[in-house]
Amino acid sequence: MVKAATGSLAQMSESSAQTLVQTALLSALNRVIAAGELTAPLPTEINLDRPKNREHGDYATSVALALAKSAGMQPRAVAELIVKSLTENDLLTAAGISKVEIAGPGFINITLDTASQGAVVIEILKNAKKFGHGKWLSDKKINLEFVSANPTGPLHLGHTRWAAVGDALGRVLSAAGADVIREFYINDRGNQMDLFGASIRAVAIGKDRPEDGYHGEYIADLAAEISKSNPEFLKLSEDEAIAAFRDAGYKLQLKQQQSVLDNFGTHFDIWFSEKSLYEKDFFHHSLEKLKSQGHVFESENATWLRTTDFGDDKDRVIIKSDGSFAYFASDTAYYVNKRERGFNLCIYMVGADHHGYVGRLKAIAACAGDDPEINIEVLIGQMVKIMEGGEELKLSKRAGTIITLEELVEKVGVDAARYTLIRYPTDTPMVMDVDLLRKNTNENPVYYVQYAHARICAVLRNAKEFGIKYGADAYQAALLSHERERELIGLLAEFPRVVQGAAEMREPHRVARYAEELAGVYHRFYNDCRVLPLGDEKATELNSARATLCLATAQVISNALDLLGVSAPEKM
RNA sequence: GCGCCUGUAGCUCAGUCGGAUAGAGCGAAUGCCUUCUAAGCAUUAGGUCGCAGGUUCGAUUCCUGCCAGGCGCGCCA
Repeated sequence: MVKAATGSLAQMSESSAQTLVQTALLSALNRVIAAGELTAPLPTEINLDRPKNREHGDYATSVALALAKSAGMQPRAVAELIVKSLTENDLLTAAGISKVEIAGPGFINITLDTASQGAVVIEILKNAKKFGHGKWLSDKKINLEFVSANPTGPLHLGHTRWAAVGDALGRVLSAAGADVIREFYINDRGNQMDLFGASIRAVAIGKDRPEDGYHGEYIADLAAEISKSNPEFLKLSEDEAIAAFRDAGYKLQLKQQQSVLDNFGTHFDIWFSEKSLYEKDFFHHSLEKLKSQGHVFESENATWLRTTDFGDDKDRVIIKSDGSFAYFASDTAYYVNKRERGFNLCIYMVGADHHGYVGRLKAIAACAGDDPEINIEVLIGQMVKIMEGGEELKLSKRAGTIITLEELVEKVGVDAARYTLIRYPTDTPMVMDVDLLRKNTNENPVYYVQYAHARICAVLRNAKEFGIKYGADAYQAALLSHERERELIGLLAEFPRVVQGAAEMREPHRVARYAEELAGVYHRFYNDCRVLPLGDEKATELNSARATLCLATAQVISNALDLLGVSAPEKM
């Protein structure tokens, strides 16, 4: 778990170029309003954008457009007042601004002076792995639940998307200062488990598996392994044998899932057993809690939760009329359990085929007396298809149904699989092209980004060999005034905002897209700005400054990839 | 029928808490390595942002309706 931001980080965010500019603008605006030249509410924050067009400067704000209406003035007139105030009150120099312009309908475009803009490189080197981290979500204690597969078979493609995205989201949330526990909910009770046990037993004794049982090849493997180490199981009565095979199979299968996830770089803090919700009478404790909120009722011999009180389509049965627990019973108890463990935000990542659950999950929170807008979030992952040789792969030898996580990794490797799954928003269905993921070209974004990192490492190895000094001590920000250098530095400075956005919107794909953009900007810089001296040239301070910029860029690419759980190789 | 998601370049997709001339990769055409990793870079070409209204200084972005596609609507788990 990542600790909350340190003092130096806090300092960093207070002194970053963006913040200095925002402060200056706010101050200028404040004075204009105080002087009575403008009648408008003072905004709490000035929205700074990076203009798409480089001619519009390093930052732009539309604050004048936003205020024009309430001020009853033309937007450009408001902008002029702000700019005049900036200049007359001598706020520009302190904020590191070299140029302010009013453009278009009333945008204020701001250009930083080179030295001030380049200062971020020092911050990156100083904070190293922590650059981009912050404490935006430090008030959140998050339970992040994902994958949560049944322990009755291998993990398939749908699980794989969450294994990658959930893990990345966990990293991003931690980087944003949240206290995050990653949890895997094991559905280790109910009919499915019994069917699983019956399927293994059937194979072990050479009978046909139940019609609605499990039919993958792995069942036979489990049956063979269990029969070999527990020959006595074969002599048990049917019921006893089913239970014995079920429990033994469960252990092996869970272990297999754990090892596959481990190999995939996805880590869980807690493996939570559904069955454990029924131990020590916890379930009844949770039911009492719900009852005390007044949304539990009895009808037709069953116990229900009136989820329709909170927008669900229909009320849900908790205890069936035969006295057994509905699956939903576990959902209610599990939610109560999470809250009692102190989480103020429970995030569920579920597949699109379960999106009908969103309403009832949110209703559970509301029925428990919580605010479903605050304490619970359900993220939906759309389907993943996989193509190879122009055709959709549907059958897995192993699982009997669809491609497994393990098979995907065998085909394309961990980095390519993870990266590809993460770089799309999860509410979009996606298609993975195995042939493309095997290519080592920039059709394959993961290589594009990794290559940029490896390339920088090569440059820095050479720099070292040539005795060129680089690092914070050898860095003179004012020397980096080339358009490509400014572009690169400007984008490096954006990284913390990207992390913040990815965390707040629960969209780790933003980090991947940023990494791709950064790699592209670096490649262009590399092409136009020679880092090392040519031939017999003597090394200059510019060589040192550029090499230092390279070092900072490698750090940020590495930090971004780290948030995705993808490696940043030094050589390729 | 009801609910959720999606519709952006020939293809795969970004962008959308409202902002200036809508982006990237691939595919197509043409250039750049006797000097840092060419797994790279540059130029050109390509668009009714599904359709129609509304909200306003401004809409691909927000609202409504429609069209098309995907998924879901159990006392299953």
